[in-house]
Amino acid sequence: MSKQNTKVKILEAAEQLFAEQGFNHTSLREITNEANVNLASVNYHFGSKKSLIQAVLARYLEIFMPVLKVELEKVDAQTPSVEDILEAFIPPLFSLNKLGKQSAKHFTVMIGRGYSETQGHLRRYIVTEYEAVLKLIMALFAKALPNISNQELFWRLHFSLGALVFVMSSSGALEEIAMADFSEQASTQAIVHKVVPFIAAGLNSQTNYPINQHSTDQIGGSL
Amino acid sequence: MSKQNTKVKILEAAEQLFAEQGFNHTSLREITNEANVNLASVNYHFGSKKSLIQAVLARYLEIFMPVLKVELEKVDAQTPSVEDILEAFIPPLFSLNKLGKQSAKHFTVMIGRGYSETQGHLRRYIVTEYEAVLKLIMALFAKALPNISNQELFWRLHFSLGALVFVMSSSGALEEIAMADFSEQASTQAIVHKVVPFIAAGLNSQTNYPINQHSTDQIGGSL
DNA sequence: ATACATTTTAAACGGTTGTTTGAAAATGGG
DNA sequence: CCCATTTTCAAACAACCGTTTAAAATGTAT
Repeated sequence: MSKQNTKVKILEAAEQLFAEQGFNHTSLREITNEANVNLASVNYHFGSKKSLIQAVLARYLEIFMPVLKVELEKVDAQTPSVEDILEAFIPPLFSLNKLGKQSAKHFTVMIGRGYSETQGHLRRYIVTEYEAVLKLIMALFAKALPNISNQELFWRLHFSLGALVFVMSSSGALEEIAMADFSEQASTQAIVHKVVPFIAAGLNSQTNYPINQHSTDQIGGSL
Repeated sequence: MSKQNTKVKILEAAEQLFAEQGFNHTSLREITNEANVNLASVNYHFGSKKSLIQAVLARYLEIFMPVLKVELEKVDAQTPSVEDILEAFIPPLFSLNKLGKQSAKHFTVMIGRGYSETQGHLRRYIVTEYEAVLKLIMALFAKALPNISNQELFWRLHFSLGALVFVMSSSGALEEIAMADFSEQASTQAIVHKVVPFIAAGLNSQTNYPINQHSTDQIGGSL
């Protein structure tokens, strides 16, 4: 429509395609076609594909993180339960939707891809740029779960992230199945509200996992 | 070593690289270099890369599924708890290790990638080939969790799969962090034994998630 | 209108991808 | 031993990738 928005058009097309197909599997030609701009303009405005990826994520984080910080500090005033902390993530997540219809989902998926695709620079970027918020998150959970060790918390939080990210990123396929099996539409919000109790239960779990000598089979390995 | 094993050499190299880097991001040239065979031999023996992917997964499934079936039927004889069912997956998982050191992990990661990468044909292959076992799994969980609906169970099982798969597929990055933060080695078995109680708690969760009117914000969307 | 800086554009760059080709080599049975 | 089948191999294929180039277009301040 207007003219000066080549950068924005690229960012919006890239967001959508990155979330749908992943970083590595989305070409600059796809992006520039979708955005109706010239191929070379990506390198002109962003320098490289890697920088574009970072810019796309930064655009989300600049909205997400301040809102999250406010919500977490609200929760910090009370003595927070795990559920309280988890619910603090919901408003910032959906505040992203002012960027576009499915931004909440796209953001979640991209965060996940930052781990599993070979994009270590993304994780490093987040950790250095938003260290304070991340430490607050850890501190809150540690306060709500005084009985579990830092290691255990570390792993449980990543299980939680995995549960959310996996469902979001395969929601295309899963939606098909869900629709076919019991004609249920699986909106991002519906999924989020389903996953919160699931995650909360996992985080709250009191089992100190008794290493389970189930049937010592050939389980003796590299530990 | 021997001579007739070109197919096997390809399969083994492909397994490892697919699990490490994903399907799309692993080239046939990488595979054939690692396997010390000619590039064209992949297409000669398997026809296409897609067929190779399927063959790699099939090789795992042919070992995994029968063992799983036996374990599940053992569990079916008792009145099974969720934990019982989950633990039934452990022996078949580690029985894969006779194919190679990290096969359990590779298998898990590949199953996950079958969803999140654009490999819908993999899911279809599994569903049609092992329909009976999948139905048994669903039936067992439904028996162990009589109070939750089929929809709810569907989603919780995918949350569970996500928790496992995400941690497995990003275990490279996560292992680095875990090692740096509290010098903990994160073997596949250690992760599996940590994730089982987490998943069990989530599956057993009794919250009928009260749609949570947290603060009706702009959460009104496509549901 | 002139001069300068910014932005857009088409074309080409070198590199990698999966796949195909056709001849050489290896293999195995009569 | 010989012939036919199977398997290997180097080379080339067309298609796609991210990036670069240099000229054209546009915008802006004098």
